[in-house]
Amino acid sequence: MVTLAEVAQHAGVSASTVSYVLSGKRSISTTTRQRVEQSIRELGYHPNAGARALASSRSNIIALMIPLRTDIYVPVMMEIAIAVATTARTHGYDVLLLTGEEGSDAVRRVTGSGLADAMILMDVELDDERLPLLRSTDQPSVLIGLPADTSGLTCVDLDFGATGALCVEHLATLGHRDIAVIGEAPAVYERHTGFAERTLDGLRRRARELGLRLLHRPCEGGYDAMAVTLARILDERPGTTGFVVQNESAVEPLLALLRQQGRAVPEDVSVVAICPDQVAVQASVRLTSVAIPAQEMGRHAVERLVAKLEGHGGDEVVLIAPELTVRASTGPVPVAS
Amino acid sequence: MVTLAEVAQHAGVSASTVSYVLSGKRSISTTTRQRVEQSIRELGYHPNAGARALASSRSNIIALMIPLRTDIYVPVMMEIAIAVATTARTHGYDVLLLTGEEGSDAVRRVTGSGLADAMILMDVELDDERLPLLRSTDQPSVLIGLPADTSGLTCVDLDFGATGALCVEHLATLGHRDIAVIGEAPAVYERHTGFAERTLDGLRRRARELGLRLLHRPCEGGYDAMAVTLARILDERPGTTGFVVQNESAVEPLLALLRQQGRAVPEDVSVVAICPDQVAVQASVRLTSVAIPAQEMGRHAVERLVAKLEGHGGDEVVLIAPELTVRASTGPVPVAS
DNA sequence: ATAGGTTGTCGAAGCGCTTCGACAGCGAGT
DNA sequence: ACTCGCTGTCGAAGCGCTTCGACAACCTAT
Repeated sequence: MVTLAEVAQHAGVSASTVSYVLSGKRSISTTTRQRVEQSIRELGYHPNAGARALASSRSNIIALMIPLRTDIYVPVMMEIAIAVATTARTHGYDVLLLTGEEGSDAVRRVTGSGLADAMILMDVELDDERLPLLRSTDQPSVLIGLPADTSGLTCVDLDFGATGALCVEHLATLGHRDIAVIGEAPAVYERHTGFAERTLDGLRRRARELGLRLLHRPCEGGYDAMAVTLARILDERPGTTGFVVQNESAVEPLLALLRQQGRAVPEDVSVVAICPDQVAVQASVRLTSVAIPAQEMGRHAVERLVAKLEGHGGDEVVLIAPELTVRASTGPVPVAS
Repeated sequence: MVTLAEVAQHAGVSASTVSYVLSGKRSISTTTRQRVEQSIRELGYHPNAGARALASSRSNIIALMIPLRTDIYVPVMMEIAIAVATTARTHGYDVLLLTGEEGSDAVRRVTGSGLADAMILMDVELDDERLPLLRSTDQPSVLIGLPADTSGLTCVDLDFGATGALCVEHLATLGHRDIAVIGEAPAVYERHTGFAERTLDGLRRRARELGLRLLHRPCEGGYDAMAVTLARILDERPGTTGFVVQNESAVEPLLALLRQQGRAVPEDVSVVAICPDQVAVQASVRLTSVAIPAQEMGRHAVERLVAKLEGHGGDEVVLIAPELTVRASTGPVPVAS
């Protein structure tokens, strides 16, 4: 293993000079810098992470806490995680993967040991148990998702309220008056996951403002659950012509069931999905949808965090504006014959 | 921040004693141990990760390199990653997330800096560019997936050859003679991903042995691609009654298209999938399938790695035996009328 | 009673790096 | 000619921990 001292000796300078070449914290003459850089290359030197962390009390590691659950659409999580890792690298940070399993203990452990300089939390609940800890520690953190009380916290999320409103508006514009919302699994609402509730709020508020009727039903993924849910909806509101779906694993079942019942999409009924673009274009009908900007969320989170680590940028809630893409699953409400 | 020295002072012992209490590397009297543990608790002490890594040259971190691609089924990756993280924690390790983006450079960086003690690589290609490096370094590593030449490497994977054979056998037992294989996207074969080719080998060999006709067609996910692929298959081999699918995003399209053409599953044609159980049970027909044991793979990988780190256990290829679960998508070949 | 072996604890060295204060050398201002 | 202020470099201290050898205290076997 090559050390700083060896590089210094090889280049004929002192260890501190090499350190300053590496960090750029003091000015170094061009000739010296080049000589040192040459030695580094020749010897294949890599600074030792532990020593660095010890001496500088900075690990250059960001901890990312991901949920263990699988009832939320996994590819979105993965895309966020990858975006976080990629963006972090461009800022010189590595990413430590923590699972939600350990909960607050993981926060304590990481903070206490100086393993990471900062952390990003995903799958934040409205009243998350980790929040008090985050507020009390001086380690920077960013949440992906919104808790009920965001004071003293930095958060990044899609504006799910606006997303709900946007879906309703689109359907309203096309003349739909009776709208059904196929939501996430009941468990998601029971644990008060912010995004699900905020979407619902947005949907309801805008529906009220526009004078539409809205029926919300949580739904597990899969065909059987969807069949039951759809039957109930059509029983209760036979005149339903617009659907908003916020549950990726219910999308395809819904389309299949509608087809099976002889309701054509988009001629008879319209469907708007809240899902990643990939799901929208791969579905059996290309879906009009509001995309979940996973990459953007991951990127934003890291950038907020890096800003905090560098001292500028305080607490702030970043809500990403939703964008609705019209595809082949929505159309004007059919003329009553 | 609380240090070892402060704990030592508080407990009235020397620093080294506290260290030995923590590591258990020397025997400590019960009374002393308890006193020290008490002090640790009272002061809320957490050992500093950097200092530890520097002094012991062990970071207690495992690096996990995941692919950036999205043409391979993402939930499987995620499940493996989570299993790795969870299992690692039970052995006292944390997980550093690397993306495939950096390739060999990441391996060099992590190895050189001592950031991690060992690494796990996913999405290994048959002739992976990172292999020479892994062979030449003395840092332990485990691959999830199999390259062409496994000498000097430790690998964990599902036995895809046996998986292919199992699928063919099952269909053969039911009387099917003409089998079509819907494979992964062409790009997956072009980059020589081991698991895809090994599955194909297994399918072909067993089909030959049993005297079945086998037609393999790669296929992108989604409805449009599947429609084209299916049309070609039925054109070329109209008598096809058995399908093997190894592409999660082609499963649902295939079922829909078969239904649409009036071919009932499993009455007219049988479908065997190679996919995670969740996909198999959530499909519109509950699928007979060979599961991809993502968790088990992640767990095994960590356990091999920990064994190597502790000195026992050398290079070895662990192939997990496939298990076929019969569900509702396969049945006896229809009697010719 | 004595040699030999255990057990439990301590002190000190050192892991590889960062960072602070010191200072030599040099050009500019008076 | 002398001082002032740069710029570029160095030496040394120290970050918090692990680990090795030393050794006191005790126990056991002769």
